[in-house]
Amino acid sequence: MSGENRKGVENAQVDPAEKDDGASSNFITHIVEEDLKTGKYDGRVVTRFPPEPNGYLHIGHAKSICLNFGIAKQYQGTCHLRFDDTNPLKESVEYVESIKEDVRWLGFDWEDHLYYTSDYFEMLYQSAIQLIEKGKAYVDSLTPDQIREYRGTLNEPGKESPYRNRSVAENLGLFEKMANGELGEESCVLRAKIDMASPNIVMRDPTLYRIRRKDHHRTGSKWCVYPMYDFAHCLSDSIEKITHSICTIEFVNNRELYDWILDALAVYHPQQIEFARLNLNYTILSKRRLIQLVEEGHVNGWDDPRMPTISGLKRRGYTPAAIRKFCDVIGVARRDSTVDISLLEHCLREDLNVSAPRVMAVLNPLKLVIENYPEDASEMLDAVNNPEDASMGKREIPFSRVIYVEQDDFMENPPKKFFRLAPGREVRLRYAYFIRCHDVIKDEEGNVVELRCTYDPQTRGGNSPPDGRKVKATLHWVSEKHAINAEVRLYDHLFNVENPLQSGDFRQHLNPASLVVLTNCRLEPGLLHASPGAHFQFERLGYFFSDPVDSLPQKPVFNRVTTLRDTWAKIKKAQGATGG
RNA sequence: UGGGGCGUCGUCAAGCGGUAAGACACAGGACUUUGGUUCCUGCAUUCGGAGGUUCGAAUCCUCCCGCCCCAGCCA
Repeated sequence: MSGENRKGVENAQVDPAEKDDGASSNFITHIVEEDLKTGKYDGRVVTRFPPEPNGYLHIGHAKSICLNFGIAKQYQGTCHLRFDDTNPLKESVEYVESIKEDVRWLGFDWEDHLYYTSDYFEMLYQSAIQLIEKGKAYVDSLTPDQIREYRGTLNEPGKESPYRNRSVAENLGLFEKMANGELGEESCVLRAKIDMASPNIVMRDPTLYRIRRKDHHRTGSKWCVYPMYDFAHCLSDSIEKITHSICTIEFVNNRELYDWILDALAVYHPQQIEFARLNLNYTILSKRRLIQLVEEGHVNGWDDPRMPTISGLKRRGYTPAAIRKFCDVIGVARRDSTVDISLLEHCLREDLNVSAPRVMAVLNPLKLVIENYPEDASEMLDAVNNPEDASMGKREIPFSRVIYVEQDDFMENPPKKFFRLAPGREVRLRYAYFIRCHDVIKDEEGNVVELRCTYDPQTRGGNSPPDGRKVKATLHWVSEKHAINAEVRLYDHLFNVENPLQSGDFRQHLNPASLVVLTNCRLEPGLLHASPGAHFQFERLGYFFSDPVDSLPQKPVFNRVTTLRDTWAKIKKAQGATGG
């Protein structure tokens, strides 16, 4: 991890950019404030972020993390990080570690409130026994298929299991056998005795415990029986004295069961509040499908810079502050919504515009010879590191007779509104000189391979000449003999349609141009020593990030995080659209 | 077709009976040694629809329409 990232962690939650925009306000903060006013929880505010360690966190989880930690902070409360590790079949320490790292990287601190549902297994087991003793739970010996049949459908009520009225003693004995590993995996389950005719299917005698002969990543082989989400979650919240149990909207139906279990056991009762999960266009935020992309090799792992995972965004070059800002600005509500990815990009630019040093890099080099510049001469020119922040100082960049400019910055037959270089036209080389193009050299196939220009010595530094001549464009450039070579990876949206799930197999909408690798880029020499995990603005091109994994000493690799706003691209597109 | 949730600008989202915030996007313009940044300006006579209550309705009532979630021994 880079020094920059560590700094991000230290500055967590005191980011000045976020401090002045005040506390957030949404329907959940309204509830919290009302509860504070009425003294519902004695003025306490305790939230929790409860991930299941069965995959990597994505930007949707970031919304939940920012919400839960944010509310705790806003009301001087605490936020717990709790791993909801009740299913050993899907969970692993790899995921636990990645989640901790991602939450920390985002800038949040759970202090000493790190919990695992598995730490409560004994208490949960005792609670289950209590439920049995109260006659509110029973061991059902129906097969999985039978349980499904007995559950009924959306329109028809279910019917009661023949095992539903076993005696408390028999249930107690059976449940103990389940826990002792004396029974086979699908031979029976513990179920709550509620109402098989409930219009809410969640309430039709939900399963509380199932047998799993599988080692758990934290409790090893201690348990043969594992609690289901509905049973474990509400009780874990209760044990931790959570006040506001914030979850996503698909759990609305489960709230009735959440309340039922807590009431049945007569224990401390937090309130569950649901909000709509985040959707982003041009990507997918489904854990299951993200796993698929990784396992089928459509991307290079969980931290592929195209992935909407926290680790992917981090590797791409997104900053914690940008993600936090995004989560703040999208708001919290209960309605389904899909946020435009341009908002995420906007938050990133807002952050990097003020913090990223500017630098010149030519991605697709075109050789340019300044014929009236002395053959073997070179000179150093002053350049500011960040026009937004004078304290970032200046640097010197070398100039000489042969330079490289961007291929896109020259057109032999320029269309209207193309301000850049063309035969006979004069432009400014940033921080250097005005140059005018005189000749174009092509290869046998007619490709432009070299430009012959002259420069005006009176424009040194890029300043306008005494005659007041103006120029319509300023180009970035790099001196041929001083430039370093580097690989630059251009990233774009993972999918080429707004909603990849709308039609057909989502994989058929993968954007083939989501990654374009450029290996012949020429960068200003100072970039040779760019430390991995550092941000730059390549002037006129975008924000770039030295890849923290693939960069080698003296051989940096850059990821394009996002482009700059590109007015010319829009004009070009509009001209193309009208056939111009 | 049972139950639940939700419909306010292209996209998010305020609004909580007193006459439609803000952000992104988009479109103009100013400035500019980044076609960047910044700065102005414009962008919902209308809140899914239709009725009703009221001096007054996005907000209350009624009906209708649409979208989403639930039938795992997943979370």
